[in-house]
Amino acid sequence: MTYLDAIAALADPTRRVIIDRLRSGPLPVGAIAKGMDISRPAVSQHLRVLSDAGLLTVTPEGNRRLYAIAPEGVDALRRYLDTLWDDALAAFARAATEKAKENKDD
Amino acid sequence: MTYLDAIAALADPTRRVIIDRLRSGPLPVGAIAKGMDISRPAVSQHLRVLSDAGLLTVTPEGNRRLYAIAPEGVDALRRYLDTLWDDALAAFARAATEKAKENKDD
DNA sequence: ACTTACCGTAAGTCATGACTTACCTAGATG
DNA sequence: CATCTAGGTAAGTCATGACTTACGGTAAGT
Repeated sequence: MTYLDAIAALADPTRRVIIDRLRSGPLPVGAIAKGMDISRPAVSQHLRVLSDAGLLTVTPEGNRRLYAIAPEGVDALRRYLDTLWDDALAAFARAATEKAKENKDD
Repeated sequence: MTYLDAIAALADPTRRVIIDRLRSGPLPVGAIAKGMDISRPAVSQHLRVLSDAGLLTVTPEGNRRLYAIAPEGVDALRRYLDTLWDDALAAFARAATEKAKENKDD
């Protein structure tokens, strides 16, 4: 049930910016914060939330810490949305056929 | 870019409960609020957020208003996560090969 | 027509969380 | 060993948003 935290984590625009910066590959905290209009500690806190949600992995590299997108975390979210998608389509189709039946009864 | 609001909308646990109640088909507001531990107006406000985000459709039916999951809204989110997934996998593979090259140099 | 469901909106309260600055620890470097 | 860089943590501030009650408006039933 880790996808619950993943959705909440992705809800913040700043955190989506961070995720976007990591799309091309792992980065240390400083590089992520560079050019963003919030302080480095704020970025650190966001990174904490994202990794707690299973969306990022951390690998200490000497002095620094490299953050990278965790494919499994993203996949958990995708699976949740897939079931939602399936149910939505099924409900949609069912409502459509019931509507057609109604009209026939007129 | 409607998926941005969709993520924020799904971030709230109460709204996910509402979505889950609609998985089996459209429901009026009263039926959704029934059994939930918040007031009906609160449910109304959540429904507003969800439909603004493109996740729900509303169809007035005489006295009531039927809310249903909008497949297109869910799909927008799925597409966003798909691109994220692709980038994450690519970055992961790239990091792995670079790591292997590093080890070879030792 | 009067009343009774059904539902959205307004205004106000209160908690959550996204920032800030200040501080501290752990590796790299001279 | 001294210092500098990289980065996590603590405490406090402030805005956002999730509730509440109160109210208004429209369709159905009598």
